Amino acid sequence: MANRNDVAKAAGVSGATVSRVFGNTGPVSEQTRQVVFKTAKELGYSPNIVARNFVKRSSGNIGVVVPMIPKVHIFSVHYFSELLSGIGEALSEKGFGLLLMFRRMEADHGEGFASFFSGGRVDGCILLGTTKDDWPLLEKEKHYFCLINNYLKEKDISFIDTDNVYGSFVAVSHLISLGHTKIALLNGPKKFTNSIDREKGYLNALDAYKIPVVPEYFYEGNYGYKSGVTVAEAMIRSANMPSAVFAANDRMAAGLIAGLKQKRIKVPEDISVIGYDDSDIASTTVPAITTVRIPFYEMGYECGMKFIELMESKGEKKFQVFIKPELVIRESTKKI
Amino acid sequence: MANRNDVAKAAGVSGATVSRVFGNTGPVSEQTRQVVFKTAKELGYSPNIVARNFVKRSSGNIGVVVPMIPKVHIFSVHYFSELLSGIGEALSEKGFGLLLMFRRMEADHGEGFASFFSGGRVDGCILLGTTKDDWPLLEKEKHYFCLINNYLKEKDISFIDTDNVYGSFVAVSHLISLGHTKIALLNGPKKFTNSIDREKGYLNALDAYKIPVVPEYFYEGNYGYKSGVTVAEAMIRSANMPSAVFAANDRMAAGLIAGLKQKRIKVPEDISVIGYDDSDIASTTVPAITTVRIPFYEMGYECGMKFIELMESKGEKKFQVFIKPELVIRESTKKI
DNA sequence: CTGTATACTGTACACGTGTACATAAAGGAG
DNA sequence: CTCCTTTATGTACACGTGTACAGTATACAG
Repeated sequence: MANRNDVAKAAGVSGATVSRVFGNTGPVSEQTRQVVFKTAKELGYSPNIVARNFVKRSSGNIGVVVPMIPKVHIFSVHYFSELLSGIGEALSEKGFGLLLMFRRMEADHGEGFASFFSGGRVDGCILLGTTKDDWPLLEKEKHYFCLINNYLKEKDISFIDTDNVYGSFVAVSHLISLGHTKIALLNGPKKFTNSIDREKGYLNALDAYKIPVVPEYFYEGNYGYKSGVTVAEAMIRSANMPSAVFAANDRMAAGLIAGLKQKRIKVPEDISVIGYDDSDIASTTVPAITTVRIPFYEMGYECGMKFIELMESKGEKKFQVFIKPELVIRESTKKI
Repeated sequence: MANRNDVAKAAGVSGATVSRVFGNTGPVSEQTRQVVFKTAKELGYSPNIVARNFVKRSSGNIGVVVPMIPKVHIFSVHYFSELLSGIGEALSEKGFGLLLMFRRMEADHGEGFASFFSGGRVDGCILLGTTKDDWPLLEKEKHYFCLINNYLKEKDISFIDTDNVYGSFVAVSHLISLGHTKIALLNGPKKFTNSIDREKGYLNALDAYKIPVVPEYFYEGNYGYKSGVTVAEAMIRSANMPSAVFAANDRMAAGLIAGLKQKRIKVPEDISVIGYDDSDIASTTVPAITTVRIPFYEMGYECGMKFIELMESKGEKKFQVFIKPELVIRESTKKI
């Protein structure tokens, strides 16, 4: 491979001038620029990015840290894949590399996130799938990073997240506006901020319309399809059947609907179900699922852009963004 | 940040010894090793990966090149997300970084893949979503690369792919074994090798059972859900309705089933439908879709492993692997 | 004892780039 | 003319690491 000095010699200039041409830094006469480009092309030269990063003390890469959970194919989870697409688009536009990093959840705790930054492999990290357990580790972290689809309001940490309290409020309000009062909540694990907020929105809506809270109406799944099916069975056996269910994501909603259907309980005729996320599954099942649309792709894109701004401003331009989700009415909810 | 020489000075050894300790290269006495590690820990030192890559002339990263198509969120496509998960797992185990690279399909043709390799950003590339148009570019490419979910048998190119001719043969044979003879093909665009092979398998099966080929039975979609719905409408209007359809992927199959249902044609009572891929959608729709399971995750994993072997053997250990898919019988197919 | 192999460690340099600084030429103001 | 500013270019060095080579100490065979 030709290097800078080969080009310099062939073009009859100094190495520094070649650097200036390719780095677009400092004054270079138009004539010299042309000659350098021409010579470089002939020699098949392009600047060595690793060397450039080495001397500039940056890698040009941004790490995207995703959790690696045994047996779960992370990118088949709707929101991970959409976020990644959005982040990828943004970084690609800005000329940054996207280094995908996997965080093994089994034995990772204690050391924290330091290993992702060490050695200058990346200039900063966008963290996906963090939980409350990670908060203490994040406080100490001094490299550039931000959260996506999670938040840490109290601290000086950048993030972009959905307003899940609001989204859940809208969802449950929709059910109430259809005449429902016996409304169950099918939530995910409480270790996720998301789950906590969705419960909050659910409770806010009940409160706003003076509907009493019924303890038996609280069900918990794991955000997977099967857990929805399981809950359907439990629900049917219960003494106090709700007339509507707010599920904390579409996969559980779909599982719930399938489980109910198996026992001859029809949605929406016998029971209304509303989901969350507006993933593919919501629009392709029968009945199509009424849900709350979260623009994950756009969130990812905005996160990428804002994170680059954060780094380029040397940490000055922090951001804390909540995005308002939007109700999408389909066929799984019905007036009582 | 502390560097090698800081540690060396503090530990009372030379920089080279520190390198030997961290690089695990050359003989170092156990005592010295301990001292160096201890000192490094105290100073918070870890080797600068960029500098190491610079001098070793490698980046430690492997590029995964995915097509970027306007308005399509690539990782929401089942097989991309599964492949990526598998590749990620393999590279992560082997200590390689996974640099995600986007190939803009609009104006990319001509220059080829050179830009992905230039500057030493990656040591090699795994190419996803290549088409027949790319073949001429690939022949010239002299860097390390391999294909996944596509192949180029004639050439000296490494790849890992599914045996789609076989898979389609199995799918159509299943329909035939259920008594069907009026079998339509809902295929994807012909620019993909996959599509061509699936048609080949379809034809092979008809031929094996002496079933005549009917031109009106050939439908083409774009592998999306909506195109399945559209084809359903066309199919209903046609004079010659098939009794079974082999769809080249699950999304189109699901769209087809939904489109037929809208017009009061029931699956599988009135018409059998078989899909391909065994994506999420196949097991969560009603009826659950009979399909051909492709182990995309495992393919991705194996591809990552074999590609690393290829690079570490300096191109010696080429691989050309075809994986046999497997029939998964569900509810969308029925004896005639 | 000597000679030789082995284990360990230090010295010195290369890798390809960005850039601070020096230098030179040119142009304009006075 | 001189002096100063601006533009264009070259020189020289630093960045942090791997490693070839040389050197030293130790062990062991003869």
